[in-house]
Amino acid sequence: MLNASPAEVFAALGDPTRLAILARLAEGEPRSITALGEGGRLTRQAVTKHLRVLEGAGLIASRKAGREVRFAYRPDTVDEARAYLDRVARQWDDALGQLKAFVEK
Amino acid sequence: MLNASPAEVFAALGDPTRLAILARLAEGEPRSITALGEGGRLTRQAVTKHLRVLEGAGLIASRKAGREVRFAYRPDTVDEARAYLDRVARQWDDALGQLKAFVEK
DNA sequence: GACATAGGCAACAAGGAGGTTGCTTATGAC
DNA sequence: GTCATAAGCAACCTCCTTGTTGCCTATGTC
Repeated sequence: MLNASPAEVFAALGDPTRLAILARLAEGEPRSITALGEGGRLTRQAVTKHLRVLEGAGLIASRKAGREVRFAYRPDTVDEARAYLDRVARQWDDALGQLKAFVEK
Repeated sequence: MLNASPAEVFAALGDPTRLAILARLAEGEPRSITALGEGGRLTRQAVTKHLRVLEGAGLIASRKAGREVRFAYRPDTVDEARAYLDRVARQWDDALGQLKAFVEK
């Protein structure tokens, strides 16, 4: 599911549990569903659902490895989200610039 | 000013309607609820709810002006969201660097 | 004062999100 | 082959989100 909409990506980031999972995967090592569930107080099924949401948004990718499924961080989509926020911020800066130019005219 | 959690900010950004409203406000001019509703196909009440979510996340601020309420873009919170994504991305870059160092050792 | 405009409040409905439980399937270890 | 482990599937529950409608209040205009 490449190229999710910005809103979909932000929605995927908009849950503390998912944000924690993503941060954990951004450490580098791909992890299995069970491994990601350990330590937390969620069932494996709940973890699975969160992982599917993250995957649907393009933030992580999965690969079967034997009887495990390993999920890995995918940097591209986070970069796109950053770029989106950059555009919003730049739009704001430009608007300020125009206002300033108008006032000083 | 309330300091919303990253997840709360991303959740607020995670709806296409709200994202559109935010982008519109980032153009510079503060706008009233009615003004923000025109053109869209939502009722005023629906727009109001979205604005309260954005305000709760610290992305916009409201000010009464006569019988109107004007909502204005607040750049700080978008900057914080960008910084959060920057940290995730940097964590990833560092992990790659460590992996590389380990492999080349 | 009468009227129009901007907005708030509350109740409601539909649908989705987050989570659980129980059972089944697939793979690896012995 | 037997057993343990990893994960999928499906049903179900509860609560929140999104959006509506109807009515009330406040402010500006004539």
